[in-house]
Amino acid sequence: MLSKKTKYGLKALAYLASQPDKKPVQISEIAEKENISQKFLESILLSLRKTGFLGSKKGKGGGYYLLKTPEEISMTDVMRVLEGPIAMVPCVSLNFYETCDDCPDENTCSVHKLMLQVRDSALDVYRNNTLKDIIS
Amino acid sequence: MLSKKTKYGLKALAYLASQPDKKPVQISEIAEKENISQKFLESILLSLRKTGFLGSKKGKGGGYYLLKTPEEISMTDVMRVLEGPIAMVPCVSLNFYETCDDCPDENTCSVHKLMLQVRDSALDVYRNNTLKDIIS
DNA sequence: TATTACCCTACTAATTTAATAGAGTTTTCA
DNA sequence: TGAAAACTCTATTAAATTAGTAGGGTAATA
Repeated sequence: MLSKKTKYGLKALAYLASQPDKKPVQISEIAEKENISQKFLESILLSLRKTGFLGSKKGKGGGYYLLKTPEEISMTDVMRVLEGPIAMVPCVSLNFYETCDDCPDENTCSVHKLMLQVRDSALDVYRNNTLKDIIS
Repeated sequence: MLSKKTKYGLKALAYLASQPDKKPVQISEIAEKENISQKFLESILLSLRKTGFLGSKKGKGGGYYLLKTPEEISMTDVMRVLEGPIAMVPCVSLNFYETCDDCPDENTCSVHKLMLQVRDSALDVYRNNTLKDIIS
């Protein structure tokens, strides 16, 4: 399942990408329009800022804004930051690789074989979608 | 993440599919060979039996066996039984559809748009793989 | 008829997720 | 300059899920 964190993060990014100009948008506005708990959204936006997707401006008239144009923001990067590994098992993960305790040999493991294909197909989708592609 | 239940279930099915004949295999044998907690595996095999993938035989010389040939067992069905929905959000699920509380309109939802593609790509993989395809 | 092996229920520990609370800091505008 | 707006950060918690554990019960076979 997709975590709420990722879902809300994607919605917030899409909301920012849909803005006519690049003026900062307040957390409260995004939270209200997208039906997200404001406090929870705060922490999500904070992590998106720390990972270089968003910039923020404090004080009156402040808020969050995209640091890049929507077409420069790949879903691959967004998903990795919000959701973590794209692979469903660590042993087929490109960025979060780990061996399985129970598996003596990855090359003959059925699960490995299947999940490798699933990872590649998901990556295909994420690589072919930028933030621009998913806003209506 | 793939649950251990699914992982173990797949491994057990693959183990049974790799048997030279159709004789029942004991839980204890599968558990040992695949490094799975026997009690946990019991409950997984039970659910695979109840959903029509496995048959069982009690008493001495008993155990579990496949009810169909490996090439007749689609990963789509296996994944749905073991892992549940293939979609990452209920609003794009074919078999477990639910609306989102927060989302006013699926058609303009960015998350929906992206997750629809992810679901389709995953389904593609599962539909193109039978149990026979993933055993080494 | 004893043994083997499946069947079933209930409980629990650990982990993750999704918040919630509240205090603190920075910036801006009047 | 000062008050309000708005972001920043830490800590705590409630709920849900997962992964397993315990233990007894039941059916079938040699």
